[in-house]
Amino acid sequence: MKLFANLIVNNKSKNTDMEYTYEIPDHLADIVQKGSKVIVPFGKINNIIEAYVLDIYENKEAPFKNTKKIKDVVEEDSILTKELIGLCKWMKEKYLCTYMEAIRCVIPRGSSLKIKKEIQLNEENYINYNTNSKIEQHIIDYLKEKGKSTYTNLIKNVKYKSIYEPLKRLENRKIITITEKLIRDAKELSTKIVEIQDINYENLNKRAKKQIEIMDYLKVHKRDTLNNLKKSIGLSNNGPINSLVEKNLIRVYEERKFRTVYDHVDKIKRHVNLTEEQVKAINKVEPFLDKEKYKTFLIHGVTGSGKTEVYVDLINKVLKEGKEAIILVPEISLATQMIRRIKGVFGHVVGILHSRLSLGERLDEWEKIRKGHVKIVIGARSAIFSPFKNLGIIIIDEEHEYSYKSENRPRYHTIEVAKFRAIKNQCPLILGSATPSIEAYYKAINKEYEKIELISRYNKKPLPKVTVVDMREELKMGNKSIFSQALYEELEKNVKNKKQSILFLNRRGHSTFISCRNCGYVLKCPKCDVSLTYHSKKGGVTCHYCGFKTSPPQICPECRSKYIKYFGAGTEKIENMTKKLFPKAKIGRLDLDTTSKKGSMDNILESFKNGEIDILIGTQMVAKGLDFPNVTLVGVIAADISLNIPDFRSSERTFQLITQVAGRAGRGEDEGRVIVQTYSPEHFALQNAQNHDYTSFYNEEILMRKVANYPPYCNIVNIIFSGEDEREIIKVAQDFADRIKLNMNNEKMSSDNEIYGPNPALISKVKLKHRWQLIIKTVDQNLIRGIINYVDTNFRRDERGRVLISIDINPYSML
DNA sequence: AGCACGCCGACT
DNA sequence: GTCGGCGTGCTC
Repeated sequence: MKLFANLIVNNKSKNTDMEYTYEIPDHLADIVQKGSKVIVPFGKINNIIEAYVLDIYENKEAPFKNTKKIKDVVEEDSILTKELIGLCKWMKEKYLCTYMEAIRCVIPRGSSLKIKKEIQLNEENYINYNTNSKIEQHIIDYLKEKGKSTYTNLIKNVKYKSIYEPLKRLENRKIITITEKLIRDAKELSTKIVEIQDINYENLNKRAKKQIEIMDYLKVHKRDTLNNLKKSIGLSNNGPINSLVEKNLIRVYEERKFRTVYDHVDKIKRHVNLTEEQVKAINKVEPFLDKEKYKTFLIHGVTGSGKTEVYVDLINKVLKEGKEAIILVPEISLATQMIRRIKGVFGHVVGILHSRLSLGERLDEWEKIRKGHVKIVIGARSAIFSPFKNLGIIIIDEEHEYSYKSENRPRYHTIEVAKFRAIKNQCPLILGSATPSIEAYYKAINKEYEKIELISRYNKKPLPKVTVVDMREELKMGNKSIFSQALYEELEKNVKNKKQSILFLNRRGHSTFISCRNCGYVLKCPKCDVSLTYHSKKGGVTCHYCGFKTSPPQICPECRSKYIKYFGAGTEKIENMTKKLFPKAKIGRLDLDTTSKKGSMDNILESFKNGEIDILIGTQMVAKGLDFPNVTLVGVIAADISLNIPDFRSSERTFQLITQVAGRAGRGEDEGRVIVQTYSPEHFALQNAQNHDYTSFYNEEILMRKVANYPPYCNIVNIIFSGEDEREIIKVAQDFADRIKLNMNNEKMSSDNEIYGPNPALISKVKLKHRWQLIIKTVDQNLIRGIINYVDTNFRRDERGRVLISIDINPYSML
């Protein structure tokens, strides 16, 4: 009997994304496991390549004619647990991605091995070598010139077909050497450790004072890092250490060192008395922890209702059972409070995982989870893939946030992945939000989730008072400024009383478009179908989609008129106007432009905290997570921006944004006030946000979704065709649509299914690529997936086609 | 992806 | 005939 492994080869091609069978050689039989990372020869040339073992089985003989053997195992433990292998297979099916795209989710970035093949000329041997092969001579000549070369470079420069055979001949005759180096981007750190080997060191020469000192030190400490030892003893060189190593009294070796993330948090065991409501919530979840059963809970809790305390208590119970916990937050930089609280209670068993870690930091955090040094992970979306082996609970905070949906392949939704893992681990999944997504609340109402309400706030503080201001009335009264009378007065009051204010505008830059008043020309990006935004600080106009930069025109490029005007207000303009109106106030701005540098966000927030900023102006960033007691006023400059986005989620998004940003006001002793400026004050999203009435908002919104047939009543499949040749895109898109329609009829699908398009996408061009869109609404996701899968494989066979097809199931944004 | 192979037109 | 460009097809 022989052992065989089914494995996935790590390259980016869809054509090779399948299970290959390799024989496991005897000497690796005990080492290769399911989930191992191995090295295998692959392709005609037998280039070595990294691969992940999914399955192992025994058989008398090889299933294929030329079954090759696994060359080596890279890491001793299996990289993927059984659960994660299952997850990858599931993701491949569910999100129509490749095995490797799924595997890349569950391994740390930068951990894959790249193989560098290098060919070098052997100086002594080639001089005496005579050949009448032109190809060989060519190879030698090229190598003589360059010294060494990679395989690919050699092929490019030596213009002969198939250099493989001649290369092999040259290698056999020792004219050249071919080396294969394994490299990876994420590096491990190690420290030198000195350890005592023999405590009988009386025989040491009395004059070797330093050596004796070292031995005395090590007799007590047994082992220490080389650096520490040298510092404690005051050694300036390694001489004494080397002598001791030679005498076999001590040994020096390298040990893996883990980088630390967020380690400056002190452990504070603050005891909190739970409210009756919180205890009730915990009691609902607890049976599922004990019984080890899956269930999804939706905790609907207003800001300040103490969701975190419920999380802490549940995690504590999970840890006592010897199990692990994942807690997800939408954006790690806004989760400092959560991290502090969790780290404060649980200390060093807390790991942090998010996209802003360096490759090395991420590798180390991941490894700590795998080795069991870490029991709780706080992280962003990707942390759902933490390689825990015995999950006891998964918590997703701010469940409604869009960052939980991956925007690149595989376009997974974190909640769906979490559900998969919770079911596999038979543990509860907790979704928490002050403004649950319509989908989640719908499921809670329909008993798919269990709903938990946290209604009362800490200290019974009232929610801030929200006022909706009709900007049309302001205009009638002759107020043409960006600020309504009410907001201006409140700001003035706050500046006078030394209270802090936040102004929220969901648009960065100075002016959002530049237009000619004479002919109506709008300055657009040459590569994208969007208008350019003017940034006064940088003095130029930029495209927010591709980053294109240019200087604003002095005269209209169309009609040569001088009447160029800047329209639309962004955060930068608001900043300038606020400075003019309140010259004494200190103004800060928080958006993508002011926080691009590492640490700049923390700096701005720090000065806001210290009262060095009176009015903070910002985009989404100010809406979430900020907790400053001295903030008593929040102004929403233009609620219409998010309301008018042509997307079925715009009402939901607006309600959530306003509720969130309102929650920033009145966190301290003083009552908070919120002013929302809009041109459509009667809109139900604004009206219900004003009354802090989620239920009414939900009831109205769910009705609209039902009438118009939108999620949660159907699934939406958004297919984008993009490429440079628009005619070809249309052709492919049309063909695609026709074949789906045909299949819909064949499958006798119910009339619930609707197909729209192909139409040009709302943003019809990005980075010179035209975009066309096909939208399918369906109740039965599996059926449509089958069809798309079928059409997809048929269309994608020719990968060298010029049309890129991207499929997103239940997208967050339809643009 | 990476590579070989085969077909085809251009050019000695 | 031979060279090189490009399109096609395969990798356990």
